[in-house]
Amino acid sequence: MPELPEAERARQQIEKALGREIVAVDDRDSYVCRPHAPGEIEQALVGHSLTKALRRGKFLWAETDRDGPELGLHLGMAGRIVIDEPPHTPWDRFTLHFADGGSLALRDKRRLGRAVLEPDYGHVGPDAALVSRDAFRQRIGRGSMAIKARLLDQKSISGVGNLLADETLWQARLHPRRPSGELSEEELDHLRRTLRAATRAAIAKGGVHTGTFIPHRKKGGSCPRCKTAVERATIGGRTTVWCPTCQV
DNA sequence: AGGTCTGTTCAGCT
DNA sequence: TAGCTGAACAGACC
Repeated sequence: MPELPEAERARQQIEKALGREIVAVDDRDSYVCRPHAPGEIEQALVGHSLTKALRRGKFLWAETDRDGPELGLHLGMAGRIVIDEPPHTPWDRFTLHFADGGSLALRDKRRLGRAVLEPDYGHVGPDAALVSRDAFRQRIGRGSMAIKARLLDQKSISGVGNLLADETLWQARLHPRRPSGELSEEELDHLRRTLRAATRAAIAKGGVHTGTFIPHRKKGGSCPRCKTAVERATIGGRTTVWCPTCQV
């Protein structure tokens, strides 16, 4: 499920854990906690509290008090953050236990989430809802990759998932296969405004599935604007759906 | 029953 | 250097 709107909701959940002393950590899932060995994250965090919950795109992290390490979290494709809920094994892949008896857990059936100390998010591009016009022109409007693939590249800008990319390109009337470096400045500026609006609308309404196009994205669907049957192909390694009439 | 799928990282290739 | 592909994770859904 998680795209940027779900990541923002997870960040707000983490805020509920701020200021609560960590007394134990379940970091035994060595895949989710890679490259850390079991016990490593626990040893680094016990005695500290989280002090701030931050997000860029879909990447989450928390600062800790008294020069403790940062804790990086990622929801993967199916993860969410649950606070003060009864434990749910085996789906709670990583858990902080607090002195007050409560907890923060990364609940993730598919095990694609991630918990890591001192995360290096240096490669993560600016947040899709915040990126400036000049940064967007420079980072998106280059290279030969399909614009759909470029939007999904978290190094270029962060937070755009497969559904949000299809919704945004449909709203902006851009064909997903257009080479990103061949878009005009006007097209790039329009795409950026559309992306920011679609992202903020998705956050406000509670998810990407609240978009205009996404409900028509299924097989046999048709464009909500012109009723043309939608087309489907793999672009940037992901299933892509678009309107062959509206999107050029 | 078998195929598909909303994310990221990494190896390996061109 | 840029860009592409497939593997890995494991359950939900059609």
